[in-house]
Amino acid sequence: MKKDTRELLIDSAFSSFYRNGYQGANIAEILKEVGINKGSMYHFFKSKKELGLAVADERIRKNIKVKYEKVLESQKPYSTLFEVLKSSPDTLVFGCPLNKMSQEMVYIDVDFKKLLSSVYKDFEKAIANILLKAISLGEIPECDTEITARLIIASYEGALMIYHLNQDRNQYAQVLDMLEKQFQ
Amino acid sequence: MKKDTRELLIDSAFSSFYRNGYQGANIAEILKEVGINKGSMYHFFKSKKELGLAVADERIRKNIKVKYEKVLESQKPYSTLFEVLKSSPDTLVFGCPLNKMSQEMVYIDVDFKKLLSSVYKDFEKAIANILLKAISLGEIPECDTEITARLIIASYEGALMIYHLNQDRNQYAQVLDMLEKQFQ
DNA sequence: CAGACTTTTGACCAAATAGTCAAGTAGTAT
DNA sequence: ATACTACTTGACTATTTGGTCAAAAGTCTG
Repeated sequence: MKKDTRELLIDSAFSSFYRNGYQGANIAEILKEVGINKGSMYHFFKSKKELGLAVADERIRKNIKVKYEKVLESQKPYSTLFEVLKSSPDTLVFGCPLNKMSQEMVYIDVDFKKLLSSVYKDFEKAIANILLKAISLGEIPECDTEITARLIIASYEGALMIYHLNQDRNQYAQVLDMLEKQFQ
Repeated sequence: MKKDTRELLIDSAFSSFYRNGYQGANIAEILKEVGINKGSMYHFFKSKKELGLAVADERIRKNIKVKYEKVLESQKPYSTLFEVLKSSPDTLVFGCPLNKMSQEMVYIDVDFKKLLSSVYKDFEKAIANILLKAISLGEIPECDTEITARLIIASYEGALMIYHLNQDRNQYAQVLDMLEKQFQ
């Protein structure tokens, strides 16, 4: 099944934005990777910004959705969640895509801000749902799932940032362990 | 007392990098703000990168140092620390400068990575010292100050990111309150 | 004052980069 | 087959941007 050009473009743009940042990314390089020409991209996206927004709206949002939907299926969702969070450095080699794009774009462009806020809300809801299931299964005691989700995300994002400065897997795991114990 | 050109340049560059990101920042604009010409800047810094590194090494590092040295002087350092952390959104209107520059540059340039790692270590030490004093004053129970500092920084950084997506001061305060209670 | 060193000027350059467009090709429905 | 639409080509443009340089101005010291 062949992916259409639009999708290939979003794939490649995601990689490039993820590594180089939105502003640091180069349209020509993205095009080269996909193997198409300028005009072809501008047929689907009227500007670099549109492409950037599409990447956030479709790819980043979807990545989060898929990642945490799997966790929700587990019969031990809370511990599965932390397994997944602990393994993040393996997949998120350039940091958290949502955090990274937010740090860069939220203060610069209002459309990015709105969109990334909405992606974050999805993220928060996904984690809150996992907590809800964990509570109903008796895996963890009751808590305010929304606030707890927020704290978990905050600590996780920060720990990931520290990991990328430190490159110390143990320190990263330590922080997540402390976090995990807090609610069980 | 007149600031010399080099210092003015670092001030202006810091503002610009902080708002626009390193890659998004524009040398010409920085120069315009200071009111000097290209050659003058290239007399002090041999490239944009040198300027960026100087900003991280001198300004960002110093900001952190000053901010948390004051906390250390308090007789209730732990609660003062959280007061300061809670007030961060007022001063850090474009996010945490260290986090922001790290997210952008750590994966792109090894010199930035080394430098920002070292700034982060200073940050961690500053927080660990505050915890140490809080313990010795009996303000909080004993704990591993290094690990605790790391968790506090992680949660704080993440909470700040969420704040800038949400713009909800209460949610931000809530997360920091939960964090504060955890160690006292 | 002379000579040396530091700092500043401002014009200039080369490369990079987002975006345009007219023309062509392929696919699809009638 | 015809005609209409969707997609692609590739050359072209305009602008931005980091960086260079030789000469001028300013400053400091013996």
